[in-house]
Amino acid sequence: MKEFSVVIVDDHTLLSQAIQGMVDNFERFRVLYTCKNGQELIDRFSESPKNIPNVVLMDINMPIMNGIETTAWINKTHANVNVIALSVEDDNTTVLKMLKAGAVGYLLKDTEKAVLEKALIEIVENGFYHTKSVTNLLMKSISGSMDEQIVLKDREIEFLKLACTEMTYKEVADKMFLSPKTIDGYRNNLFIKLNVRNRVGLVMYAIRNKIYTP
Amino acid sequence: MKEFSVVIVDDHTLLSQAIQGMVDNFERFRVLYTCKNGQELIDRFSESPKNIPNVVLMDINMPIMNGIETTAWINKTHANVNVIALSVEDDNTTVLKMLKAGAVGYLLKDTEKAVLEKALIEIVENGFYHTKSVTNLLMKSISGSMDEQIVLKDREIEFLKLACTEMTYKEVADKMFLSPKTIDGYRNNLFIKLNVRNRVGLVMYAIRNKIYTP
DNA sequence: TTCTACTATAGGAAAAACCCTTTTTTTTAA
DNA sequence: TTAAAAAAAAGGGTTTTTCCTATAGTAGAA
Repeated sequence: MKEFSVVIVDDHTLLSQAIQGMVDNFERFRVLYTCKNGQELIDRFSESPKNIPNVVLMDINMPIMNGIETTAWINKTHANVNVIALSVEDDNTTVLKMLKAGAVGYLLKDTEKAVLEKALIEIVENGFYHTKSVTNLLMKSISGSMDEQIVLKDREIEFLKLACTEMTYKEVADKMFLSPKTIDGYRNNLFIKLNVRNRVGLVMYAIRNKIYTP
Repeated sequence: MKEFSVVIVDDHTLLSQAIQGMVDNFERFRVLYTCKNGQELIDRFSESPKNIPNVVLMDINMPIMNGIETTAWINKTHANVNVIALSVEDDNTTVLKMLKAGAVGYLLKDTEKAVLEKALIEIVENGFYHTKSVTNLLMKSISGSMDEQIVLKDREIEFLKLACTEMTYKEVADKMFLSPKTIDGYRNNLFIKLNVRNRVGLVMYAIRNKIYTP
């Protein structure tokens, strides 16, 4: 039976080495090498055809060149290489971006060793592997809905950012050259739109959606 | 030569299993078991004296009971167990908190396999291991400066967390079984202590200092 | 042009948040 | 056990926030 080659991309050396040990222990897989970031992987790929593996295990959060960009690159230039995303994040948009970039599998870092092996085997045999949660997400995404995408206007975003500071709404109004009563309106609209009760709710929304960085 | 036992605490199963494989490969060390969080470790420790290892490899960011609390617990109840912090974070206050809680070593997750082994060996032989960067930090910290450490009481932290939700102070008072007037006091004290003007200030402080995770 | 939708704005009221001072209760330590 | 310190609570006032309803102004669609 053929042995499949795997490349691991993760900026946390300890983790990538540890996972390497794990994968090397799987019967049908062998780690070719590891990379610290996307750029390094591109360099290796370009260096020699011998460096092209069957599967890439790709962390998403990396400096220099992140998992999404790198996956997109692999998909464009080496379509026969299967990329599995490996991440601590399971926020919907990240997962979708990764899949859109061409990942054929998505694993959270808190999966079991056995699941990793299963995923690897399924990928080289069937071409894809998805946990139930990811599959569900895909279904939802395709079937349009995707929970009522909230659209914020520029001015609302500007207001949200200022609401995350210690300014009173009166001060915010001054800064935005608007009447405090208008600010009142912005606030109330957002309360309804974002389904929150008070200013803390606005702040949390802004932070969780990266509108404001604490 | 005696073999030393190690326990790994990390909520990312894949990582803890991978690190387990790594540690099991070190000549003088053997993994006793792994835990998904601090609570689980406490349960195991309490279960049987056989579950007490020589060294604990502890992740800092965990749900339920985080690395700092857990380390403090170990240090209080099982002083002969050496805790090594294992983290992606290298922000100064986190490192210091961990050391203060009694960790005898601090490793970033992007260290080399060989460094982990070296750290383990030094710890069982000398009782501590610190990279240069941590040592420097310690020096600075001891030499006084270290910007006026704000000390928060348990009850204040509890309050801060609740202030980050959409609850009104009245509701917070209920939840903490205190009078709203007492909550009034907590709020005002914290305004002075943390040098903020209003609730948004409290929320930002809590988030920036990892008291509350959005 | 007239309708419609959206933005900016007001008035008024109630609730929540904020602030300062003082008293009672509980804990700690000499 | 008693004094001091810390935690909890209250009184009472001001400001800010929240909520509801209603009205101009303005730009685009019918």
